[in-house]
Amino acid sequence: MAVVADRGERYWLDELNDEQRAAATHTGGPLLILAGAGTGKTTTLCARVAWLVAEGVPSERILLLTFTRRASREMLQRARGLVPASARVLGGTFHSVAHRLVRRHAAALGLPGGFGVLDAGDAADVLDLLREEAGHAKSRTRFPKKGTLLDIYSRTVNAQLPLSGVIAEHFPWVEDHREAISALFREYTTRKKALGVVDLDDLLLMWRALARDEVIGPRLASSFDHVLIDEYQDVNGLQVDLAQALAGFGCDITVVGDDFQAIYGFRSASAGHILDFPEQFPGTRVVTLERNYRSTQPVLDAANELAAQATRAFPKRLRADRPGGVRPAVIHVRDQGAEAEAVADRILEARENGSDLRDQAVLARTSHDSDQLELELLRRKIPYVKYGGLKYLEAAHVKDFVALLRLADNGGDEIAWFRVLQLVEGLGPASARKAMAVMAGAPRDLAESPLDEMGEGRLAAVPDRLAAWSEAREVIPSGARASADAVIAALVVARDEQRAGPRAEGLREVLAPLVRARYPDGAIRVQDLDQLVAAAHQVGDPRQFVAELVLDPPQSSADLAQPPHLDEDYLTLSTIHSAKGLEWDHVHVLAVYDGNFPACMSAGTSEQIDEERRLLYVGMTRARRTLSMYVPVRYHHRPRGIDDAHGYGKPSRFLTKAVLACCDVTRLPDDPLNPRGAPIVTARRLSVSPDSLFD
DNA sequence: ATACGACGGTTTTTT
DNA sequence: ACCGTCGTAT
Repeated sequence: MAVVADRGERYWLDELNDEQRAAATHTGGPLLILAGAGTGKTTTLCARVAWLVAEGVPSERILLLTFTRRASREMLQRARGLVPASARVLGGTFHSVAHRLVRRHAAALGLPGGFGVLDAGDAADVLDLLREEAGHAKSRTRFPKKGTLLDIYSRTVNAQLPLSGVIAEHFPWVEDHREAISALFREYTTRKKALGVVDLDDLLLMWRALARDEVIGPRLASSFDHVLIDEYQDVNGLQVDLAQALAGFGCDITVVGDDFQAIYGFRSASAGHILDFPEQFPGTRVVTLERNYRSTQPVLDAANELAAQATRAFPKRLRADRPGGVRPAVIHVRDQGAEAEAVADRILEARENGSDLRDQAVLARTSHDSDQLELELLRRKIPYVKYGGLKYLEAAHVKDFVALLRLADNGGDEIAWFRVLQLVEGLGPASARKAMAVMAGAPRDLAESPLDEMGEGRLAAVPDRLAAWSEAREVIPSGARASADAVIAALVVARDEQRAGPRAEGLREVLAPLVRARYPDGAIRVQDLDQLVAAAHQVGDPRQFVAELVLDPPQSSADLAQPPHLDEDYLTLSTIHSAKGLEWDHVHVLAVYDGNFPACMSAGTSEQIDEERRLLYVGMTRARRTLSMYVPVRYHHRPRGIDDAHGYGKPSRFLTKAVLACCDVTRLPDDPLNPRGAPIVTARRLSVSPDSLFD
């Protein structure tokens, strides 16, 4: 053994409990760490990385795969804190590692060297283009929209299941269009090839192709001695294939996860994969972590009861390490307005009792569940940051900016052209198409073929596209020409600038006035662009900048900015999906009614219902000290709250007697079932629903 | 013919 | 927020 540290240097092993230490120091054969919520999963994984390095495994021969960049950054940082020699551990998300490998083997995969990566929005735009070309946009029968198409496509690819089955099971309402969708997906594959681009799913497909190749596969696997995979309950079939290919060629494999926290079924993940791990990887040692360092026992009692409802699961029962605690609250409220008030009241109360806003969070099933609450927070001047829901990259002005960056890099990107041309006032879809047709008909360089081995030829083709502008401008309305000329001129300058920062800066200048003119809040949006420009300065290569933006999308503009000041105090609002792995002293879960937990469209199969239950479980187990769950009795059908359509709901079916027995149930005095503060009756449960009429 | 504003309707969750 | 439709202005 090259490095034998003495006991004192390995103090961090002594700080682990027996199970954690067993996991961290396991040798020989596959390892499955079943880490319940709050049981020190990250600590254990970091300790294992540190231990491997301390035992002499070269750090660059360890691969750590996570689902988010944040997770990999955090773990690598902590591992380095334990053992500085672990500095060179290769860590990243499945997609970013895939990107690195696909880049290195682009030629073998038939990709141009400078291939672009489509984010979900771009992929949907390509599908939309094909949808339009095939005449589905105009057809009488309602054809699925681009977002749905992408969902169907992605699900099919990631689950590696036949399209017909995916449609039958998850998208039955598009059954009539099955053949057209199938044809469209084939065209999508062809079109991506022609454009020289890959989407996020392709990255995984291509990695798998490399990993399974009899020549390249063993070489990839031989670069690593150990592969560690975080959040294994969230892997899909494609990712299991990757793990198996790596293990098959000799890597030692460690996976960590909690089947109770599998909540990405809609992304083709399946808790089945972690349940099946011991069979798929013979000789697996299973270590279960049940000692919870996060919450107090009353919160865990309720969570354990909820988990006990699951049909198939590894048996686990969380035990609190900390003593004391208060029972979770189940609070009935009149409607979402009353819910907002109740939440705000309790948050302010907690703040007065010494809890900062940053120690509190409000979690919801969907991002718009907190719409009313946001108004209330605004009214009471309670600062908050919202995670999940609309993302930064999806904002129109950011997409515009990225489209400009893409165009400066690849003049053949028709999706980007279509978007950019329409930025100009007076220039709409029809003129954009005409201009694009003229530019596409311009003299071509042979090197423009996207299948060109070197791929470098694509740069040489760009001048042709832009040079054809003098003809293309003739086919657009005369009033729009001057403004369009300015955009093209900026693109010409940007194309000749190879540094990401200055290139982004030039494009910002031409976009800023257009953004200011288009949106009432244009000035704020321009600030977002400034942050992107600042981020571009940090990255040398413009292509790399766009790829990183796609692979690791900033959650909000705050992500790009400098770390927020420590003295700023703000509340966290988040979807439960985005809250995974996080914790707060005080957690509020909104809208725990049947129809939201489970969501009415996810109540079809028992698989789906199980996942909805786990979602509530994840929400509940985020709480360190107090947990409050709100049940609005009357809720709006329309999330926007424009009309007053509403229904009378029941509490979530997951709040069974056994779960409620662990909670304090409260009705507010203005509850419609209990007007004017009459004596509170909790024993009876009345359900009012006209649903039986609607057959 | 084209662009654009107004308006009504909408199967979540995201690497 | 987006999407499709329709009426109006250019």
